[in-house]
Amino acid sequence: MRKKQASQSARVKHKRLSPDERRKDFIRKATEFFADEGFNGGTRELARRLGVTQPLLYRYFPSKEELIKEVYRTVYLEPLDSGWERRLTDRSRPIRERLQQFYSTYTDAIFTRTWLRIYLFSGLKGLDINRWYVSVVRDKILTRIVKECRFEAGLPAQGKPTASELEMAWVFHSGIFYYGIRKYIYESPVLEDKEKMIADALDVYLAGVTKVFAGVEKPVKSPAKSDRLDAAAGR
Amino acid sequence: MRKKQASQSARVKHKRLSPDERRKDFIRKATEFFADEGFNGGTRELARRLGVTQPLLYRYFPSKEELIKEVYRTVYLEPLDSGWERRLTDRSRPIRERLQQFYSTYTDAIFTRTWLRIYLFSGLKGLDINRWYVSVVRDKILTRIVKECRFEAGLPAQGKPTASELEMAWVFHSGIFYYGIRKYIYESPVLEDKEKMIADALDVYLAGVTKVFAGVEKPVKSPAKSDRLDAAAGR
DNA sequence: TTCGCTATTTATCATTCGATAAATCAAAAA
DNA sequence: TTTTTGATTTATCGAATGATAAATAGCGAA
Repeated sequence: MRKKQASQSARVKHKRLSPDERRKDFIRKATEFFADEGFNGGTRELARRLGVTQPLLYRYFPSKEELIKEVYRTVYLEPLDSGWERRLTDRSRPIRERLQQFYSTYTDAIFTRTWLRIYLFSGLKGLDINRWYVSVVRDKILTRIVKECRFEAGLPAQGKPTASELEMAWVFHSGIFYYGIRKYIYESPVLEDKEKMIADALDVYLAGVTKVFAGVEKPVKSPAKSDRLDAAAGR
Repeated sequence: MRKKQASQSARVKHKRLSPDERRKDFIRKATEFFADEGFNGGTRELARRLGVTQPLLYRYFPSKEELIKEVYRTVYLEPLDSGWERRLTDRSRPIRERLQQFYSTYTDAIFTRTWLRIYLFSGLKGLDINRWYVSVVRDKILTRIVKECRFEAGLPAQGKPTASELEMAWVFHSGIFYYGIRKYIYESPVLEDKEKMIADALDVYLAGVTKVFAGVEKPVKSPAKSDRLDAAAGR
């Protein structure tokens, strides 16, 4: 009746892994560990989960902080690899379909307990990488969405988005994002059909943004840099 | 040339405060301290900020954890005092105006660095009080908004909101909420005019939700519990 | 002023933390 | 097999942590 569980206090003959495989394994499991415990989780508890002793960590990472940076790097880069930009701007397909597909795959990547918790923990530390990620979302996603919406509404699509347009896109994007937070961080009941949530959010955004654009930016007015003017629709 | 700064290492004659005043002062300043440092902030550093010695904390709170619970209580209750529900359901005023006013005052209460950070830190701990707060938002705010929207659209307003309706309200609400996160947690540049952000979000939501409701729930269909059906507008 | 109460401080303990040095042992090289 | 290499462990350090006990000092009551 021996406990076969690895890394229990029972003496276990330790296997050896090649250095870079072990290193990758450390980073992957450390990601889940810090997602659970926060970055204040202890190196001993981490090592216990890894099935090794604590000092071994320092053979692979010069300090706990360096290990955490590796976790950042892998987590933040994870959802950024597939070919967003092309598919988002492929005007041969309807904008609704493009946005639905984009948010479907994007949220497939980030709507995990691990990703979201690491993101929130690191965001609360005010790290540069977090600012960088926010700027990526703004420049690579939201700016493009705004331009596509302008095109769809028959408006001139050149020029940077106004602050108001960007803000509306942020509100839309954040609304979808927070669905993941509610589900995986707060573990609150949500509408289980994620695709429908995205579809409804898109319906609301596209219907609303068209109306707002139509009421605001069509009339004679300098087309760019009209941000701070209180030209709001229907109020 | 003596440093007059309180609580510096220089010997300072310590004033005595009445116990409950001191206690309140501790909680208030501890809130800001934990908002800055996270709940792993040390009791010594906290005491230094309070201008007292560390063991004194244990005269007023049996443990660090109990102090933190007091912080939760005050923070979570802070934005819940004014008379939401009446003003939100006062149908003598236009729904847009009511929602604008509600979100204006609500965000005045919660859009502070301190409130938002305590909220996020506590949310990541999976505390009951956080779940409670989420349920308050759902039942006291979003459910009412959905009902008012139904009424505005000329639909029957009785019966609980469908999961889809609630989800749309969540996406709207979260979009506004995340404006505060972006501004005070990520310290990212946002549209400075908060009122305009709310107004635009409202425009989009009201325009979109009207259209979606009109396209979906008007036709012959069992009016309640139509959640999971893929009856979406214009797709 | 003196006394007594208690708010506050000083001193200290037991853990836990990140990190380092030295010993050990598995596996490749000879 | 024997030797060598380095991956992994054991042992340990110093600092920081939450918490407690005892000493001190401010302030109202007598």
